[in-house]
Amino acid sequence: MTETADVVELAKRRGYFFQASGAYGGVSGFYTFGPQGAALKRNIEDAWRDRFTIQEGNLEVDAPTVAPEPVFEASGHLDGFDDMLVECPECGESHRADHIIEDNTDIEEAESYPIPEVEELIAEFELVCPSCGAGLAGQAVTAFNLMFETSIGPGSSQPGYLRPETAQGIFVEFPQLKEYARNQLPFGVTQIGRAYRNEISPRKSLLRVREFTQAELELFVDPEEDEPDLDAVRDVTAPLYSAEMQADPDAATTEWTIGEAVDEGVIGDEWVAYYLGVATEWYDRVGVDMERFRFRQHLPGELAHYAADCWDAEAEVDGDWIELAGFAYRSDYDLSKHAEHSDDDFTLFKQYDEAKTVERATVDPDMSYLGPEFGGAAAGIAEALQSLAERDRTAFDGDSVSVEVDGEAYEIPTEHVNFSVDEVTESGEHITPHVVEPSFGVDRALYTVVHHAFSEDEVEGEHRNYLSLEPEVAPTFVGVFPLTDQDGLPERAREVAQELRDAGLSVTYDDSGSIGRRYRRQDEVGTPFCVTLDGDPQGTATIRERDSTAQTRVDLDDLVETLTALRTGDATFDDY
RNA sequence: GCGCCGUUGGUCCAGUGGUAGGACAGUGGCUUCCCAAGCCACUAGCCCGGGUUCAAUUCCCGGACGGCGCACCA
Repeated sequence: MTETADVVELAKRRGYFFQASGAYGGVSGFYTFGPQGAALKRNIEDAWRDRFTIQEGNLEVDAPTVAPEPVFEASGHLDGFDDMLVECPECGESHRADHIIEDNTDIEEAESYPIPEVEELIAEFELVCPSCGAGLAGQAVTAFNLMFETSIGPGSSQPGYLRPETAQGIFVEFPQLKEYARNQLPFGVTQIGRAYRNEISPRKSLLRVREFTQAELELFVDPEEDEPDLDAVRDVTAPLYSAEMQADPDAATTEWTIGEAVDEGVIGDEWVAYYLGVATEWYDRVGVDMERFRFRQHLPGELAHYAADCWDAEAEVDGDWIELAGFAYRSDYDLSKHAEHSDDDFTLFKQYDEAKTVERATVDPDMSYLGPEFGGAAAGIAEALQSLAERDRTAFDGDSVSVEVDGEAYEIPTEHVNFSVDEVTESGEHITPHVVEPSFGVDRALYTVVHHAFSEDEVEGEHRNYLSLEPEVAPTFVGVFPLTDQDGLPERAREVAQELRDAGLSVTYDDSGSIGRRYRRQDEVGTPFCVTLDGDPQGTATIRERDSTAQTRVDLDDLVETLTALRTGDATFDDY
């Protein structure tokens, strides 16, 4: 049995995750997190929030999952998602119809053509299947859009879409968020939430699903001034698999400290380097096996056109490397896009250290002359005069000045233009911040953590499966058992369980079956510690550690303190 | 979306043209002072629709879901 088969079976049986809507036949690409999985997911999210929001001093928001169409026109998702497929009648292969057209004709941007036209083009140019050469004329071209569409409001309402990534909810609200950040860069905004993609073919358990959870940080920086605190992660060792190494069949993933990688130019951007360092420590903290982890740099062809440098965090699961997170320097692409498409202001005013005095050429056209003289063209002429003044002051030297508006030339007497050159004080300028985006898949992190925690060993000749989850993220922290159901032990154990719950620990109580069976049950769901009450007259109990199965005896009075220290990481089991 | 294979208690499997059996898990009881022990009892299942048939979980067709391959993964 493969590791995945074991893990999926355990996940289903023990309430980590399973396919949703099973009672109705199930639906592809949707999963329910059971009681254990929901708690594990929440703990992973809390660990992320602690590191990427709280420790970094960032701002967390919670934006809607539905947004109106213009948002995704601006973001590019509407076009980017609308791909066209044509299937070969001979060999059955599906190909991108727009790519076939672009590759075989002079037409560019075939993607922007409507489907009937694309079908006509295929017939007109007698295009053939790239795989087998059969003619594609007459074959239906089908569109698929990976965004879930919905309609907002009743009747002939406006179209909306479920967000395909949480990031847009941050970018769209930038004009408000910058006010909250008091117009000071850098500032970071985080969001943990669901995103939706109507995948053609959901596969591989939790890895390709139609509804998933992302944890994203959008850090807004001044590209000219802001720098990360590289010293904080300079000594972190990270396994790097650069584009260069990927191109060389003899090269393999290599351990670098973040400091070396920046100094040697392996990581191109310092902000990206900083977050690779932070992410390395975070993945280790939540239980990803660092022996099965790497950062892979995007190859030049993979890079989005606006991205300077991009790395993915990847983990090895059952022989495959799966993508866990992406770290991209996105320049001002996202904010500029929204600035173009919306009427709002996506810039920040950046004050100069010292105000500058500059000469500026301005015009103040006499509209009472321009209006009667040029009619409807007057406003356009005034605008053209101003832009001409900024470009070329000498144009105003003569008795008249000529401008062109909408292809029409106009001659305006200089006396009506009121041209002047003034000294003005500039105290700053408007800049569009650049964006650094670490984007994490929460479900994939959970899937990887469970996989990497999955362990097998032998205890006293008996085979054992257990999840070696980190205490910080384990869904259940401690199991409390009476050794037997006699001598009032169950009552005493219940009291202890309640006491531990009062202390904020996640506790399960179990008195069924033999003690060994109860230990194994907790091992399998990954509970790191079990407390067993026995007949000891001294008022002690045993704490048993999951991975080693070792036990130690602790005074009941010290139990809460001891377990709390184990939970927070202030102590390890070996200390007792 | 295409092709191949599959779908039987909670889980993992066996089996059959006359509606099913095991293992593990679970529940109750006996036993039990530390690692899946034993004994007794119990709970619980043939993915959905259509067709063939006296009769379909079984055969045929379609669908849903899953695995793998192809395509796709902005």
